[in-house]
Amino acid sequence: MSRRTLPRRFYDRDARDVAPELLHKVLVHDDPEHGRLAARLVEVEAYCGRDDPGSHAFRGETPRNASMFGRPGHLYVYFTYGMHWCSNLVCGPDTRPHAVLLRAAEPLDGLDTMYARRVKARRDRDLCSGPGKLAQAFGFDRRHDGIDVTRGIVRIVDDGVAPPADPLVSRRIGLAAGRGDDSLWRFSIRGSASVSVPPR
DNA sequence: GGTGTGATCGTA
DNA sequence: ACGATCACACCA
Repeated sequence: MSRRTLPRRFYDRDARDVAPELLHKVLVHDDPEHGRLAARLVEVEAYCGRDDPGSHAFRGETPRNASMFGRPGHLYVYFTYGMHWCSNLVCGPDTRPHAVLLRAAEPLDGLDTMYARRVKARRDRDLCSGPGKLAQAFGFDRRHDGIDVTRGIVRIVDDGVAPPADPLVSRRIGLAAGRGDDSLWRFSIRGSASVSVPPR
């Protein structure tokens, strides 16, 4: 079974093409202080730059979203709702500010550290079943914004588990209701206990 | 199991 | 003002 870090060219595409291929890939954080954390991605959303009213990049570059305007294959981590961090993988093509929001994952390694950070979690499925929870479990914050996921301590690994042939495709959470967004840019694993909100 | 609501603060 | 959210209260 292969175990390779995804190369930059994997990310250098439209986020809508990258997102479904990220399902079943493994997010790894070799936390210098807490050891290895790993979880299998089961839910992601594509955000498509300047043309996408739901994207932070829609209104152009600011200090906050600068990472999205850089090279593909880096993290974009932002703070929201006054209390949560969310993490994205910057895509392309080239420097077009596309990104994939990491919404949920099934924990694989470092569960003790994840439970320590996610004090409210009662069972494994509570650790990474939402973008804010996932970032908290992995210890992501502003220090991780902009880091290179093709060579750094955070990376995405293909361990040989193929993406689903029939991912569940649905509307993005948090946008559809308020802004009448009909785009189907959310991709998740059917039946996974770690998916955040039941898809509609 | 489900729904509704308040928390909390950086950003524009 | 408002948000790419979460946890808890409450009802079933």
